[in-house]
Amino acid sequence: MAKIPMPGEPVRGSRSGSPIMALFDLLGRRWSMGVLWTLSEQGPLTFRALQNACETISPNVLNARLKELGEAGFVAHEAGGYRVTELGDEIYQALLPLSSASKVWARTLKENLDV
Amino acid sequence: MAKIPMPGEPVRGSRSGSPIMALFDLLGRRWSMGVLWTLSEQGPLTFRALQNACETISPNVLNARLKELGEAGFVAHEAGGYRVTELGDEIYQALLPLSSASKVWARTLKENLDV
DNA sequence: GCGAATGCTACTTTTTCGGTAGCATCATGA
DNA sequence: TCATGATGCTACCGAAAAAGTAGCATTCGC
Repeated sequence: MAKIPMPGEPVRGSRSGSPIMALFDLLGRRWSMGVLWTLSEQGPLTFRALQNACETISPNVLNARLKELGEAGFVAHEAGGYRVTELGDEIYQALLPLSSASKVWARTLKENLDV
Repeated sequence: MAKIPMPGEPVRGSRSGSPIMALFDLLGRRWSMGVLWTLSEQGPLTFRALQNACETISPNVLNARLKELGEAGFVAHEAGGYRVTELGDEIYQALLPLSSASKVWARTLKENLDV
């Protein structure tokens, strides 16, 4: 079983396991947010389809992330493929503002090059 | 120099470098969001103070993250210590909803244990 | 000039990730 | 019925990242 950070348990950034730090610990792994994002936008997807949608992820890592996200209750594997749960959608919704922020970032970088 | 993902460049999850995937690539590294979060809430902080606030981060990783976040334009090092920039604050604001979501997550996990 | 604080770097061990190959299972269908 | 293809992985190995600890060089305030 994948050992995943949980609120209330010691995690990176908080020995007392504050929820936000536990979430950062979980999402702050390679591909974690990318997988959740892709699955939210394009799911449900089969393992192979998800692997394809992520473009360059290796099956090992994809499997590891799916187990972790599954154990956290963010994704589920049913007939038809992997899908985000209601709770997973909650996280996805919370990630949406990052998308706008990322565009501000991209624009800022671009402007700095132009100047 | 730390090599960081940039929108427009190939990144994990997007060969064409979509901003959100570039941001996920950058923030999806251990401690990345934790450092930005801590600095936003408690900054400005000296290197040592930041290291302390993060509780268990090693100086190597802290230094690496600071360089990356600095190169991305999210944090700056001035007299008085490290601080988030205006752009960094933009990202921090976008992370705020994750805090509420993490609490929903914690509550859900707790309920499932009780049941 | 001395001690404390600051901002690291060096080094070693452990963990994680990347990249490729391939296997077991199941449904189709000629 | 026995290939054919899709699915969901696991195995293996080398490379990269992170953990954990020690300690050094440079201010800064006496």
